[in-house]
Amino acid sequence: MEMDLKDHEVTAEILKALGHPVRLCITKGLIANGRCNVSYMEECLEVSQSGVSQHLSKLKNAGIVKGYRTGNEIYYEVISKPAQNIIKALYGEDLS
Amino acid sequence: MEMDLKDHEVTAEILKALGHPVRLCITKGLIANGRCNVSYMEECLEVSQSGVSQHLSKLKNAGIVKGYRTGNEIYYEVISKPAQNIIKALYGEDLS
DNA sequence: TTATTATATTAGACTTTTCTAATATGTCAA
DNA sequence: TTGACATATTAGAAAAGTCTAATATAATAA
Repeated sequence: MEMDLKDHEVTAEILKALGHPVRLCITKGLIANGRCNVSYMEECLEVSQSGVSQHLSKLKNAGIVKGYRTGNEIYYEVISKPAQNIIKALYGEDLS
Repeated sequence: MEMDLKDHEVTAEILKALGHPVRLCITKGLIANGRCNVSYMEECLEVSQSGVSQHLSKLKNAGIVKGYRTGNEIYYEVISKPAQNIIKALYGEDLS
C-alpha cells in the first residue's frame, strides 16, 4: 500500500476535474478533434455559455486545457499528457 | 465534439471516485499488491477507520472495488477494468 | 463612437462531499 | 454467554461543487 498521500494530490486533482460528464465530454472531444472554441462546445453539449466557461475554468486550473485567442473567439486544446493518457486508456486510440 | 452527455456519466463516476488522494492511493495500492484489508490501509494512509471505510464505500458504489470476508477481516480488491486501465495509464505497468 | 459577438466572472441558492465522533454489526476466542 | 477485534453505518457540521441569471471584459464591425 502506497504511503505518501501528498504524492497523489496532483493526480487526484486531474481525475476529479475529469470526473464530471461535461468536462469529460469536452476533454475527450478536444483530444479527438484537436481544438475547439467555446460556442461550438455550447451548441454540442447543450450547456449554457456560463456553464461551459466555468467547466473550462476548472479544466484550466487542473492544467488539463489551455486556451488561445483567435480574433474574438478562444480555442481550447488539451495540454496535459496524463489527461490524454487517461482518455486513451478509457476510449482507445481512436476517439471516433 | 462528442454530443451525448449521458454516455459519459458512468465513466465520469469512475473518474470522480478516483479523484480523491485517499481513494486514488487505495486503488493504486490494491492494484499493485493484489488485495488488502482495511486496518492495513488505515495504518499506511493515516486515515481514520471510519474514513477509510467511507472511502471504500464510494469505491464500491462506483464498481471499482469489491470486498470479501476472511475471518473477521475484509479484504478488498479492484474489480473494474476501466479503473485498472486508468491507473496503469497514470503510473505505468510497474506500480512499485 | 456605438453595437455586436464571444467569452469570462460574479453572486446566490442549492446540492454534494468530506471529515470527525459516536454507535452498530459481525466474527472469533475464551 | 461475554469480550475483543475488524469493519460499517450514522449524524451533523463545514467545505466544496454545481447551476442559473446577471454583469463584465475583450475584440471586431459599422
